[in-house]
Amino acid sequence: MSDARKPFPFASFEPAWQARWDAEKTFRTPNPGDADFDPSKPKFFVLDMFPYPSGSGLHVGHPEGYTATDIIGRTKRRQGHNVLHPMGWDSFGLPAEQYAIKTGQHPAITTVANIATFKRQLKALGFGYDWDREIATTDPEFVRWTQWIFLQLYTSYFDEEAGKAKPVAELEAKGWTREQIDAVRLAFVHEAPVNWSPDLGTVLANEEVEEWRSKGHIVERRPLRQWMLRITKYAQRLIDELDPLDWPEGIKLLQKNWIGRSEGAEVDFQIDGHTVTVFTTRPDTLFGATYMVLAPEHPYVAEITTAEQKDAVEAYIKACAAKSDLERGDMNKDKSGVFTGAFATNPVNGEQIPVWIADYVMMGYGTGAIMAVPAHDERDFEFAKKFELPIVQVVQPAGDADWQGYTDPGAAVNSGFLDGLPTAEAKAKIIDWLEQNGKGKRRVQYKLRDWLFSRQRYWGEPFPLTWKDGHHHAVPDSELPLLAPPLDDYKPSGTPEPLLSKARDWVELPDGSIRETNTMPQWAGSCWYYLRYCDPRNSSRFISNEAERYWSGSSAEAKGAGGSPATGMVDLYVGGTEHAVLHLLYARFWHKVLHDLGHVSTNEPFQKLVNQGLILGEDGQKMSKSRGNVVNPDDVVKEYGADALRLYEMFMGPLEQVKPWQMKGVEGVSRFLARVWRVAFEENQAGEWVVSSKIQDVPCSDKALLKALLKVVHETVKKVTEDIARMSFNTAISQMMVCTNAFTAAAVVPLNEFRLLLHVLNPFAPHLSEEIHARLGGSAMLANMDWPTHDEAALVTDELELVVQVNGKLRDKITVGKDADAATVEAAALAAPKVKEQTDGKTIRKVIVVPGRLVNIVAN
RNA sequence: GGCGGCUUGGCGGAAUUGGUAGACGCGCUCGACUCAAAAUCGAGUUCUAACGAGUGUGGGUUCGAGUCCCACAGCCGCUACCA
Repeated sequence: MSDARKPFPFASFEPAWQARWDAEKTFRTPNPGDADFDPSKPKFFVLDMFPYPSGSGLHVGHPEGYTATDIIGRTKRRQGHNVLHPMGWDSFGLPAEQYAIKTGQHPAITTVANIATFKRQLKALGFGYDWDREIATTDPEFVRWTQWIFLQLYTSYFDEEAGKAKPVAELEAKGWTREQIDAVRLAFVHEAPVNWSPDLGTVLANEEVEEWRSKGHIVERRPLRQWMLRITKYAQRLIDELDPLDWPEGIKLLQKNWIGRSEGAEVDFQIDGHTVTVFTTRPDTLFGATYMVLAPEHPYVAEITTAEQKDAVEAYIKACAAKSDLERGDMNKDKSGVFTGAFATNPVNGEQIPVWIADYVMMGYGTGAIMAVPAHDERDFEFAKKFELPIVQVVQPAGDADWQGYTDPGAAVNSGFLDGLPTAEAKAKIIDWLEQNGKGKRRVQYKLRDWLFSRQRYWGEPFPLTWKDGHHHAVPDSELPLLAPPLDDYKPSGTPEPLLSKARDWVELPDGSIRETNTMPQWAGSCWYYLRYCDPRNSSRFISNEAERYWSGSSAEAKGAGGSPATGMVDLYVGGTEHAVLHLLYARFWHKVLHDLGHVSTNEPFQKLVNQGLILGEDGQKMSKSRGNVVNPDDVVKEYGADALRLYEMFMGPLEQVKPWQMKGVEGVSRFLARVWRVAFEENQAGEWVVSSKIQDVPCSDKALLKALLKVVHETVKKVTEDIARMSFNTAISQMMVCTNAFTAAAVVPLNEFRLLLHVLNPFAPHLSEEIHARLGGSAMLANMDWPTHDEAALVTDELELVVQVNGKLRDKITVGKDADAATVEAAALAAPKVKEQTDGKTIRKVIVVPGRLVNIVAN
């Protein structure tokens, strides 16, 4: 379609407005200390999850959340807030490096090119970002502070008593040895079985395994020496401190389940002089423990196995090691296991119970050993049946349920001093007994593991650490950023040796030290990027105290709500659900450490979180290249314009909902925008758009004919304002369509009232609204004008239409004066012709009048 | 298996606190304009010839239920032997 044939000339005015916003820095956000900073304005920090600038460019999923935050940001700005709405790039990551392996091109080069594409695409959508605050996690200045924060973790430990992080310097002062301190740092070296991917050439966090495996990569368990972050120390706070956050309950639950707190007890069993501790959430069933199971990797297995069982046990362990986690975790598969020949003593009754090893017990959770109570645990029940182990009832079910395999609470039986106690009381009593007799103790267990933080890849932040004589040391702050040297060959070696170790000159230092050659995972940058936006060019601190305090201050909204002050720094964070347990958990952890150390004043990073729903292809399937259902935003902008794309994505349905793309729907909103355009302009003989003769600068309120129009306009201002506040964008657009239809039908369009529509349309379709406003003689940009308020008086009508129901069914409608009292309304309702028909010959039992809404007559 | 979400016309969806179910848009039908078509404008469009029926299914609470309660089914997502 040539521009002339397009329903309105978006292709010429959209880039012009974008250029003007750029040139005038319309969306620049002043910081405290700036000349144009106005301390009387409340702050509003609205954040998008910044994109990874992939080679394939922007996806239609990106503008969904970005348009939502843009609407909120533009509106808040016009409502008198100092709005921080920044954008940046999560630019470290595996794809750039894999591209480098193929082409030999340095990842920095591809990254710069990809960022340029993303930026061009985002600018073409007219988002009101403060581009002066743009950041990229790969910028040396950004890397510097990522490394600095890592060193904060490295030089801190978790003080159990205070429940917070403190500098290890305090321990040094108390005379702790280096070894003792190294054992408690929040960043520490640990040799453990990790998720190693030979074809990616790196280890992965537990949370990442599934993602890469589903992309076809191999991930196997392998013991390696790795850097870990002690996130487990924060498990309880990460659960508790979710409470005051305004997040979807589903996401909170997902995090809680991921952290996986369970309460129970550790119980000590004796095996040939060894003490083997098990963890159980059901210590009340201790009398029913008829055997014990150790994980195949359990350290005592070799020692306790008898000579007769040695071969079988070793064969089983070997078979388990060969199995991938996926195979091992397959629920449908039969239980397997081998008897060790050893017996353990049940501490509560002295019974000798056989000790088995089985792969349904994991070394990584609890103590790697369990007491098996087959009568009241599904897995143990299944295992006992298969291997014909004894099953002893110790819980009496509440109802008449079968006790075999009964796992719910009941009453203790066959349990000595616990008999008759309900499960909860039995638990408390047995734990007291265990503690008094030194045979166990109360224990809270979490599923969350420490965060495996090192990677062996090139395109990430190097660890700012060196090694000498087997000890690690921090690189001084003055030497940050520590940048990786360029390499000629980025190919993984297939061994766990980090890629950076190839750069001998870089690794070996003159004093005989060597550099740590691991790099950080992509999460590192995204753990704190939102902080950097607040003070992006600060070269002496990651964020100045002043900027930190200002952008952390409780938002006006939180204060106005009268509730507790906001605990999170960012007022609104919008992004996809896929980050529910990774980025959102990691960032909370870092923020808490920084808070504990006094670097940030809030306890949480993100006060309010909203998840946008996935946009599916036209076929209702997830968009993917292989299905051929991918929609490219560039094509949509070219055909229909940026405003149409923005508006369509908001009109599709509720932001949080999963919804399919429909190109016909884009046409629909494009037609709506064209209708708005044609209210203002008509084409003359020469094919030029000139101001429509319908547009008249006349007062509206005193003309009876225009009263209905006035009402619609003010309803629209009211509804759009409210709908933006509750992020119900689809209904706001629907209301603007109603308003536009009213203007289209009107013979005269009063200029001031039409401008009100442009005002509220502005955050949704910024280019079109500014263009029409300017062409109609508006001198200031809408973006710089105050947000309009509606006139309550314009909304009231003299008469109301009420619905009349008989026995709950709609039968008639009546019109009454707006101030009619209940008796008048009731009389009018009973007199309505269709109501008379329905009630004829019946007795009126009751009449319910809902003022302003309806009348229901109960008759029989 | 566990947890979460969803289920309203031919389609996307609306109904904010229990009060006119189907706003708005798409599609479709008819009309105006046109030699004709596109575009645009206007009228109509839950089903049913009608009586009536109707928000996944069955029950309940209520004067009144898409909305609240109980049970069930289907679809989607996440998670997975967590002791």
